[in-house]
Amino acid sequence: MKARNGRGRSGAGRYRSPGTNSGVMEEGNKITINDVAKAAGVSKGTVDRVLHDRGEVSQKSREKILKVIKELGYRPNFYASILASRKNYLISCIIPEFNNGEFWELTEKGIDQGREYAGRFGISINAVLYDQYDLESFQDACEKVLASRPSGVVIAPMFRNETLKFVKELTENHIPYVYIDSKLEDDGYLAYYGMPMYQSGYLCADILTDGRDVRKVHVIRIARDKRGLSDPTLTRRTGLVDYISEHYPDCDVENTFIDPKSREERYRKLDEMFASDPDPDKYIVMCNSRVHFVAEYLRDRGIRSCRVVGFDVLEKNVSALKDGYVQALIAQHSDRQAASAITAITDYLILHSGPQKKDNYTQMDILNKYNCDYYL
Amino acid sequence: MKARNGRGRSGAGRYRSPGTNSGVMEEGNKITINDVAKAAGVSKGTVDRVLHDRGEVSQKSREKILKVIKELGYRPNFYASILASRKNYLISCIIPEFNNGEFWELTEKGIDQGREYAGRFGISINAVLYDQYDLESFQDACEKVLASRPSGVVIAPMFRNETLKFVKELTENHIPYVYIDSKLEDDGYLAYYGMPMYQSGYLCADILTDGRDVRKVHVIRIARDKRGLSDPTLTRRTGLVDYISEHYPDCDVENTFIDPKSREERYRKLDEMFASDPDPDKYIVMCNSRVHFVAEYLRDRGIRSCRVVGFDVLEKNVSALKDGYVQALIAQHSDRQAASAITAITDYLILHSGPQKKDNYTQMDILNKYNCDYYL
DNA sequence: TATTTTTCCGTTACCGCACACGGAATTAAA
DNA sequence: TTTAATTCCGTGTGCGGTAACGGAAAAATA
Repeated sequence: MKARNGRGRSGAGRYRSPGTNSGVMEEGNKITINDVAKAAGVSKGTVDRVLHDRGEVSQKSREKILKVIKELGYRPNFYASILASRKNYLISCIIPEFNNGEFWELTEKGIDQGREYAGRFGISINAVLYDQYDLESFQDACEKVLASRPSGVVIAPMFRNETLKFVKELTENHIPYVYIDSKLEDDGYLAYYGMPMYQSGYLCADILTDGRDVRKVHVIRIARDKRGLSDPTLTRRTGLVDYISEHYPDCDVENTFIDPKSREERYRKLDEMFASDPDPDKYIVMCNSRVHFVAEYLRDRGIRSCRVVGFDVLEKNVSALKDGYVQALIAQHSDRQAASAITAITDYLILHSGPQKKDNYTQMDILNKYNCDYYL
Repeated sequence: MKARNGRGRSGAGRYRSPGTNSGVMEEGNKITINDVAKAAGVSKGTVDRVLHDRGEVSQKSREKILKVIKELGYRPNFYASILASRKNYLISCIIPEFNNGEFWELTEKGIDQGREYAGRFGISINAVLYDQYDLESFQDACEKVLASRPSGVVIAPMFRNETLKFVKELTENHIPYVYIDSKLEDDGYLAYYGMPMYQSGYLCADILTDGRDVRKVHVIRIARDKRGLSDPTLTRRTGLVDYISEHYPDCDVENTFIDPKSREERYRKLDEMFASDPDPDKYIVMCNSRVHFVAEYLRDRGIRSCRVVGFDVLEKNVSALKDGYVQALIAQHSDRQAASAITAITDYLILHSGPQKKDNYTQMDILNKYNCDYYL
């Protein structure tokens, strides 16, 4: 059981022992723009011009400089760069508005985290919220963002066509954008951070059924009049249904629609559901973030015989988990998605490097009453 | 459902509308050292002296400058700072050595992530490995690290007494250090990143038993001659046992010791275990990262009737999960722990700010065959 | 060929900070 | 009082870039 490599044992410490050029530390790269200029026989102004494609450089010099840059392995020092060019980068985030305790609040938290990171590089972040049920407000938001001439955009798309129109404009203005939550089928985006929706439904079904003898699964859904707006949880429901029909061919999947705005209405619907089927051991799923609606009902009715699975780490959901009205929660960490999105754009602006992966499917964490405390 | 705040709707874009002083953006802080100097009626050299406690400043000037700094809310620009002071910060990490596919490899991955972050701030990272079963090699490592005069240290402690001695020296030299994986009872550390061990055992038992009628739980352990070295999984086992005795008072917990170095020996022990108890439906737990040993055995023996739970996202463990020889894995993401540790020290060195929380218990992710793909 | 335009490039002044250097003012020693 | 030692502080240079400015060389036009 020897050390796999000698890194620790040898040069212990000194981060660049003189004469050593082992690439391990990759930090000794002290080649400056002046070195490049000298080696290319030009002035640093010229080098800077090719570095930023500012033109006014002869083809010959340009090639020479590019060659030298590659040979020397020159990489600009971005402290100096940021210091000298006092640009005001701005990244705008377009997300649905929300009330306290709702899903998109998590995303905003992530934006705050991202702001902290970006702030270190002199990049500011602003969030533009829109009503996810109101097309016009979305268009409004897009216009405002465009008007603010951002250096990058993070967007959680809800309206397909309008979003496509919007990102087309971004592309024309060479503004990089990254999708969070869900993405569209264009491929001009810099990156995407979201949950694998189909798989999350599949996973959810597995946790719900858990090898038991399940005859019926109740899917509770939000009654909404969708007017061309995309429902991201649709795919999730497909995954759920697929799992059931693969593993429990005789199991029914029944939909119940509830109203997010009226508690009485919800109770009535759920009462009906329970009345229609005498078996008190029910398997219940909610594919969006509002499983706390179900938990609230169960708590009030004193029903503890159901197995309930939901999504997302909302405070209300977690407390339902702790109280035992919900057995498991699947978390997608939309905060981390937002933060990663901002980080990706920041790095793109500062380091001129794209993210390693374009499509990033964040992990699906399974929470139960014993580990939920550690998810904030 | 109106926007919770008007941020998005109002100033849409402009990152600092003139006249607005809302702290939200916290970026507009353009007060330089020169502004401070002017306001205090001294030169920037003097301001610099008090900023760095370099002395040679009269009490009177010092106080005045400090006052002005506070009043103006001056915060140094750390690009300029790093650029001007070409210091060579070094963070050393002391962790156990490992072979490919073993637990500590994850930690090293995290160190690499941390290196990328720290590298941006001109900070280099080096890793010093030690044999976790050899006290002397640990002492060796500590000495080497001390000799390299690091600006900060990350340490995964295995030997209690020696570690305490070591961190005492660090403290004397004003070198900040952070614990990962486990921590000791001193409190001079800058931060700690690790898993809540007791809770992880408790959680593990919950997942293993899963509401079933469990009569006996088999805990597989590594036979090791411990000579005063601390076993971090001990606490985990305690949590496990506590859960069982709380929820399954009639359930036995039986230990089986296997040898990590000899497969035959392992098979023999496990054969014995299966022979001793005719019931093929066994509940098996391994409290360290090597549940793949059990999976390997089950695969070879063609046994599929057991419920097995283990820890950590090693490649072998994940494939056992996929193949169905292990039902669940609890992940502690030691990579993230290491990366966070490095980030914490980096921020401390650059921003002079400690981490928000000193003790950070990372989340315990539950992996099964349907979500494991998204954990790398 | 003389003049204008275009193309291309070097020079230079910062950006905000760190730190060396040298000098004025004050105090101690002679 | 003269000289030496302290104490305190301002100035200046450079870190590695950015970008404005102006001018020389080459090309186009007269």
